[in-house]
Amino acid sequence: MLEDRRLAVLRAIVEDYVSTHEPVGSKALVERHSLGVSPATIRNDMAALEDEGYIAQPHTSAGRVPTDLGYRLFVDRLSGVKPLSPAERRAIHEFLEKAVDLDDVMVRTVRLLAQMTRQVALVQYPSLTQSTVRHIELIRLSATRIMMVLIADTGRVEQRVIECAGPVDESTLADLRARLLTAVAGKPSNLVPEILASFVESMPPDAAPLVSSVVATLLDAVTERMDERVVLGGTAHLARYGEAFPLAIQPVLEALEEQVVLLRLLGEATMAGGVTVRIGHENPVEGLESTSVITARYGRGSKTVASLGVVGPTHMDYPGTMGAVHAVAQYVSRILDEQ
Amino acid sequence: MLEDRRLAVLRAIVEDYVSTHEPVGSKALVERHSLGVSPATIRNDMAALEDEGYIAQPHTSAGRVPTDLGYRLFVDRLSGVKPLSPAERRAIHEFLEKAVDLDDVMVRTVRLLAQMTRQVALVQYPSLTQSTVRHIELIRLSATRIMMVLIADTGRVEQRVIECAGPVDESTLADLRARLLTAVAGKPSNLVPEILASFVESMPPDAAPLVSSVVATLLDAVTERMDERVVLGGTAHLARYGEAFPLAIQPVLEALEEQVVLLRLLGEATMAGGVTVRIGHENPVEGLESTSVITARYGRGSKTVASLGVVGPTHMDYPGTMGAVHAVAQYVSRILDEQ
DNA sequence: CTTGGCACTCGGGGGTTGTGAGTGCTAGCG
DNA sequence: CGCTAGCACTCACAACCCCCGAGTGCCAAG
Repeated sequence: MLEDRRLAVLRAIVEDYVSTHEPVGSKALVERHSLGVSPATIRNDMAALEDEGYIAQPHTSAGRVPTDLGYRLFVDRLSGVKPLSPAERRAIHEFLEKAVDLDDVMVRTVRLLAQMTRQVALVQYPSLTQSTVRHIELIRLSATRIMMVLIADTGRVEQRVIECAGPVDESTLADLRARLLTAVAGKPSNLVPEILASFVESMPPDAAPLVSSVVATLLDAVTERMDERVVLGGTAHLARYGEAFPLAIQPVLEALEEQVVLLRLLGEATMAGGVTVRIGHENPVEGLESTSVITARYGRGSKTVASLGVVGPTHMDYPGTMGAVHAVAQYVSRILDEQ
Repeated sequence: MLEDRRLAVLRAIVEDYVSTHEPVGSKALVERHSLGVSPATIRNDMAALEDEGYIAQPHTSAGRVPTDLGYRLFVDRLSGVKPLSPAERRAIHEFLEKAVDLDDVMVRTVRLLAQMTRQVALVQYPSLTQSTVRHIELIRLSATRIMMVLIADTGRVEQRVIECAGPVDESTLADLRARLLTAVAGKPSNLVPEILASFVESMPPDAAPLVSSVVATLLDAVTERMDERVVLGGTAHLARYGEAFPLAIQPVLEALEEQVVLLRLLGEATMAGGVTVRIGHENPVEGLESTSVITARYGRGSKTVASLGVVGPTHMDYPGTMGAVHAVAQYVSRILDEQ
């Protein structure tokens, strides 16, 4: 009962602070929310909440501001994921539907997310290691150069140029292409390394140099470290805060330029079904201590293949943002299924 | 003589302002530069320069600041392009040399430029319309879906998925592939439209639906509007100014998110040999009125295929930035030649 | 446990003032 | 005729002060 009201107070503080971006005081709180008690009572609750570390005062004689811990409690126990309106759902659907291409899906998704949440959006390309090989093509560019094109069932296309030690003729290449294709087509790419190991042995030894360089390139392409790509959008939204808040945008922009950092942010999303929220210091990345990251996984069929999400200030609209991220992840999954 | 000194004063003002970012006064000027005359004389010159519109006062009793016109004069008549040190040249060379791939070249270039100039860097992918078709591949993904892969001599690879009205068998496709390849391989892609026109006629009419959809997709891919891609990097450098200057970064970031805008910036670079500088209002893009854009074309052999450049505040180090942009463009050209 | 009352704190807005950098003008000098 | 020294003038900006009011914590009473 008492405990209940305290939580209600915390919720009210978070909501008010998120919408006004100003420390919220006891009086304003009872006015805006019908809590049924007087400001003095609220003050007692606030003092308790402050002791427990959920809220803090920027300075004496100012209202309270939620701490990272406060937001955490809010997200875990006080707010759900706000579902989108049918109109929004339709808008997402129509916008993503128009994509002609995996690249196009990624670009559109990142724009959509940025626009819906008014925040910086991140979208990871479907991981190759989580995909199945749909096709491999070997194209002879010149006597000693071959281009390998790898196409995954997620629509992802990866190309590599292979420099060969000696000249390669078309028929040798055609033979290798056919054998390689039957060996790996339709196989999940995390199994490709083993498959290739036995594949090399099965090939006639006279083609060894060619085979080994092609195989090496293919292995490289499906290797975890190499296969990740992330698109980023909506950085202009950072500037909206920048001025008014001690959220210095420079470190944030710097962090967001590091591919490695983006992958860390997206990669550590855990829960398969829902939405992962990392708040302020919970964030493992230097430069993003005062931002929150909300991510969700998306997939093809039942398999999750990658993540997407947004980065924003800790004082963001969590239910709304979580709803948007969740919905977009769902729709992207659906689009991938259709491919 | 008199005219000469005035120009020297302008140069000194630009140089001081660029290095200090503060309005520069007559006294400071004679102290820092050995102009051999007294502050009072300088003041007269400054008054004249102000009348002519080359410098301006932010407010009475402040020093002078160069106007866009002033920077223009500085760039045109007072500064050369600062050549890079051998160490810098070597660093560029080594960094770009490691690239394994056209994508990699582009990413590395944008990083390099951003880092060298400490500004936002833009690099355009080699334009398809300026390239020669090296290879076209048609890959059967399923009965009714074909992937077309177009490879240009610049190393650029473009893929498109084609949905066919009816099922396509492998032999029909192989036939089309072979004919298409002989028709366009080695041809400059701006000639491809005409070639395709006669190509369609030469094909047996029973394959018409397939042929026309493949041809349409190919045309779409080599069409001017579609073929452009730009990579962007170093946006964090914007924040360095942001705070201290009325260069509000939000509109700049917004402008830089628009692909169309980036292409306008890079596309209008004219001079084939040198470096193009667009200062402040000279800039055709809304949101970038207080930035300068420095671009250079790069090419393969004697042909220029695309542009790269940087965006920064008008009070930038023009000679140094021009030198960096020029040098990087040269090196990228060299890398493309080697491919 | 809640509430009204009350003293206390302190950030921020608004007005005032002083300072100093920088200017334009004018009269004199080479 | 151009350069220079001197001087009065202008203003942005920092420092300062003061006051206001929002917000707090505590206490005693309901």
